[in-house]
Amino acid sequence: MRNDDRRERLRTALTDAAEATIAADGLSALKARDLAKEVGCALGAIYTVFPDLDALILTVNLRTLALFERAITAVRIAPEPEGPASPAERDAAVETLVRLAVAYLHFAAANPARWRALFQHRVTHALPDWYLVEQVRLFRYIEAPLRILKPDLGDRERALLARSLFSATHGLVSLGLDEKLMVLSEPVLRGQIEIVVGALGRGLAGK
Amino acid sequence: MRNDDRRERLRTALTDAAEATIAADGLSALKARDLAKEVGCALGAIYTVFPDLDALILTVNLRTLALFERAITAVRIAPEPEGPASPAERDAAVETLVRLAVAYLHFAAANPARWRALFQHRVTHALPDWYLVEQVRLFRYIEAPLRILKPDLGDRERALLARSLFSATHGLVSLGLDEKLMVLSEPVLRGQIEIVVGALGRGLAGK
DNA sequence: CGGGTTCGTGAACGTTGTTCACGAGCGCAG
DNA sequence: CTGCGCTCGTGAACAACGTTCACGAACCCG
Repeated sequence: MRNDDRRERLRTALTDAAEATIAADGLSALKARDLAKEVGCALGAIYTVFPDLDALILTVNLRTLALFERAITAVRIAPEPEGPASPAERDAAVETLVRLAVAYLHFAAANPARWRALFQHRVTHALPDWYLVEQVRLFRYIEAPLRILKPDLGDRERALLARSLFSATHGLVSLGLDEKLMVLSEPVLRGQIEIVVGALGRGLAGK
Repeated sequence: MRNDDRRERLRTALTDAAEATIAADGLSALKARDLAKEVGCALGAIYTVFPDLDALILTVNLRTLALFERAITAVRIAPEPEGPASPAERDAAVETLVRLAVAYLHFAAANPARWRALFQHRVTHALPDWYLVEQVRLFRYIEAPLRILKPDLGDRERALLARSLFSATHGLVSLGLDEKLMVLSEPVLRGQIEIVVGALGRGLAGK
C-alpha cells in the first residue's frame, strides 16, 4: 500500500516536530495547530495517525526513554562477583548505584524539557504495554548492583527496591532542578546525590 | 469599610469551594464557571479578589501545607541529646526520620488530591514570599534529627541535606502512589520507606 | 470516461481562562 | 425628594485550546 507509507511519513514528521517543540519550549508549548502548520498538514490530519495528542506525546516520550537508555549504557558497571561479595566489591556496587544516579541527573539537566515531559504528562487512560515494557527494562540497570549488595533478596523484593531507589533519586533530581521548591546548580545537586545515594547504598549493605 | 468585609467573605467562600473541589475531584476539575456557580457570584467576581486561578490554587495549597503541619507535629521526635550522641540516640534520630517520612506518606495517602495539587500545580510567575516561608519552616522538622546524626555539619549543609532527604522521600511517595509508574498499596510503600529511609539514616550516621 | 470509494481538509463545536463595557445601586449635594 | 456621579459586580464577549465531521477532491477500476 502506498497509503500506509504516507501515513507512516506523516507519523514520523509529526513526532519529529512534536519532539523539537517539546525539547525547545516544553510540553505546554505543544499545540495541535502549530504542529499542523509546521509539518504542513491539515489540523485534522493529526487525528488520522494519532487518536489524540496524548498518544503523540507518549510516542515522543518513548524516544526520550531510548535516548536515556543510550546515556545509561555508558555508565561503568561493577562486575558481578562470583560467590559472596568482598567489602571492596560491595563498595564498587555502591559506586555503581551512585554513578547511575548521577547519570540520571546529568541526563535530566542536559534535556530538561524532554525529561520533564516524561512526568509532567498525566495520562487518564491506561498506559500502553509497549511503554511499560520499556520502563521495566530500564530498571534492570539498578537491579544488577542490588544483586551484589543484597544477594539474599528475592526477585520480587529486589525489583521493588530498585524502583524505590529510582524513586528516591528521581525525587532528588526532580525537586532539585525544579524551580518551585529550590533551584540547585548541577554540581551542588551532584554532590547531594553522591551523599544521599552513597549513604543509602552503604546503609543497605548493612555494615 | 463594609466593602472590604464583603470582599473577604467572597475570598474565603471561593477558597472553601475551590478546596472542596480539589479535594474531591482534583486540580483539573477546578473551573472558573463552576466555582462562580457554587458560591453564587458572577464569573468576573472571582477576578476581583484573585488575580487569576493560580493565585486561588496557591491559597488552597497554603491550607494544605497548614493541614500537613498539623499532621507532622503529631510525630514523636527524638529528644536532642546534650553533648555527643550515643549509638542509641543516633538510632532514635534515624527512627525519627523514618517516622517523619511515614507521616508524609500517610498524609499523601489520606489526602491524595489535595497533596497532588501541591506539586501538579506549575507556576509561571515567581512564588509569593508567604508561600516560601511556610516551606522553610516545615523543613526544620527534618533538620532536628539531622543535627543529632551529623553534628559537625554546618547550618547551610544541614539545610541542604534536609531538603535532599525530603526530596528522596517525596520521590518514593510521589511515584509510589502515582498510577503512571506503579501503584503500591500504602503498607507496601510504608515498608519501602522504612527500608530506604532507614538505610539512608544509618548510612549517613557513618557507621 | 464515469461512478464509487477513500481520505485529507478546515470550518465549526464545546470548553477553557480572562477581560471589559455596561448598568444597577448607593451616597450625597441641592 | 430628586438628580448627579461614582463605584463595583455582572455576564456577554474574546482568544486559544483539543477534537470532530460533513464536504469535496483525488484516485481506482470497470
